[in-house]
Amino acid sequence: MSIQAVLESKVKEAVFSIFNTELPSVEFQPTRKDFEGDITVVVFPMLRVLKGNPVQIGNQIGEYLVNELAEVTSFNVIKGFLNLVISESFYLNFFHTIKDQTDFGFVADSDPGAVMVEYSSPNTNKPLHLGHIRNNLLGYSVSEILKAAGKKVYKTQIINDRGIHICKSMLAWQKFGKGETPENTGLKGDKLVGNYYVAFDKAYKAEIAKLVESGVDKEVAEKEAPLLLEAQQMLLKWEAGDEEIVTLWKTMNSWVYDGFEQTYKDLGVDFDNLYYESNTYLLGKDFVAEGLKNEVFFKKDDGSVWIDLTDEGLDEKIVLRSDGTAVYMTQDIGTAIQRVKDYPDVKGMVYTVGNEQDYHFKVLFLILKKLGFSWSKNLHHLSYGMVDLPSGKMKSREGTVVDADDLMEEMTATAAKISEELGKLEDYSDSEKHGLYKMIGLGALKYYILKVDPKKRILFNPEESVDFQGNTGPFIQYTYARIQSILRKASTTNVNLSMALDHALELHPKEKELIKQIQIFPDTIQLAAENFSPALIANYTYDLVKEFNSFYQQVSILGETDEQKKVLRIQLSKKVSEVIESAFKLLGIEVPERM
RNA sequence: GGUGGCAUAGCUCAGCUGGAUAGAGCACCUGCCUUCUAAGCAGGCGGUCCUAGGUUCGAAUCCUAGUGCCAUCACCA
Repeated sequence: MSIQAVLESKVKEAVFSIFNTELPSVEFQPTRKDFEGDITVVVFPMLRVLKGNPVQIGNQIGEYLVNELAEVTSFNVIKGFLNLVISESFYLNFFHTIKDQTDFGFVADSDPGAVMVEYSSPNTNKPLHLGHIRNNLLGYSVSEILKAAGKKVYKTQIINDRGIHICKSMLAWQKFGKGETPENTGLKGDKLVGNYYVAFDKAYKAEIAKLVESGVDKEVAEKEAPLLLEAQQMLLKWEAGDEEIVTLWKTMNSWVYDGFEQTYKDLGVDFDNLYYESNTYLLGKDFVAEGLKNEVFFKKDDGSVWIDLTDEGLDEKIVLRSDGTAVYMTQDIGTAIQRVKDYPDVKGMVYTVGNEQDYHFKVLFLILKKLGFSWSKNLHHLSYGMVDLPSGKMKSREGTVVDADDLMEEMTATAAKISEELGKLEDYSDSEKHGLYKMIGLGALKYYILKVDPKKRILFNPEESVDFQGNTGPFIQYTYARIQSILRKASTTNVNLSMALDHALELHPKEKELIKQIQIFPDTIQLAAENFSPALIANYTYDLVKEFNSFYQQVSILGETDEQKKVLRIQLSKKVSEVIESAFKLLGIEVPERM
């Protein structure tokens, strides 16, 4: 039982015994640093059921707790705050019970239901950029957090491999490509295809300009430019299964997949299965037909099918075009249902998609609910803010994107530069160094992105490099490396780490603080899972690390002459490093032995 | 215009279901490497928590109205 649970029932008991009143709940908070104490009971809320002076009430409860609980050694009351000092032996005992738990903070797979987390969802006409990086890091991290909180997770991705966008790249390649391939150009496949997407846009814009010059209205020109018409023709051919088009489509998509695979690998994310839009875009029509029968949907005179969500404060939304073809909503309905068919243990889904699609998902979830799927109540849109540049939105067609591969490379280069200047790794081989630089560079990038609340937008300035000091990934990695250094040294001495420690051992205040911080790791994981927020893990880890560095500065570990204290400090350091490693694993960040 | 999100130090961000004097990092200033890694530690400077009302013993947090930025409201995806 946690100390808080013990305190809660004792405080209730105290109030009942002193005032003969039932207390519905007790409010706790960590004691502020400037006061003596570890846990604070807030007396004010009790005034609703108890009449009296908060200071007096606090004192009476404090007396009671000190007398009744060995864990509470003393107390003080300031205004309406009852500050309790918890005994050192309590923290010491707690530490002993968890110090050898390798999975401390993680809950074993306890829930029979699984959750499917979708992230990435790229289009196959261009390379991944910084926006995808945020999406990928969030989706991956939330998946790991959910697993740590005891859920079974399937990581998935829907690849938007069909549609007008890829036809544009295909058409441009046919017209201007001169047989270029990744092999004969040495270009990464996704980059090559992306170049043709840009080439299409350029040629298309030129056509529009020409048409406008010859007197055509701009809007008409945009719709009737020959290149666009040709791309639309190509899409129709693709849908009809035209062999030449399908072959070209397969070829160019395979180039892109090779490129994506490389990027995902560098980024350190993975998937348990993949869905392709070319397989799912026809799904959903059956369910629309069924929903029409059940009057979830209604048909307009022109034959189009809609759902009326005005009762929910939303609008009417189309689910099938008048020509009977699907819209995005149609296939999203179908795909969701298909996923549960494919994985019958799936009881919920998380969609990692930017907040520009908030409305879409609100509607999707409502439709699935109205269609009567039990799992529809466990659908969550992990909606995140856009990553913007100082110049505004990133636009692929205009070339104002921060490319994912380039960015990772730059981060690695920055890490290398800083590391070389510090010169602590002279004895590392070049490949060892490079591996480390990548680990640090990516650590900086991932932490930078994940420490921000997902729903907030991120302003990314490519001119200003991501920090490597302060509240950053490298700072935390550095602390981990420092601890490893101590542990290496300790292992060469004859210190007995498994030595039994005296339960009455005196704790240094910094040691107590560290144990307190370690203690809340499990709760932090649960909270992060409930909120789908890696930022909570990141900020927790930073607090832990800051506390450790302060401890490290003030207290000698290996230099301690008292053997008992020395062992405790080494064990404590070791545990801190394990928690750092676990927490960073949840963020998809690796930790180094040295740096 | 309707709907949703966001607004906290010069900059980037924390602030859990309302609680004590609103916290970090960067930047700037001052100390600390002959002792376990200075990517560190200790300290200083810096605030109209967007504005105005309201609820409450108590509001950055909840409610109302307004302002600003972003998104969305297509037989686009």
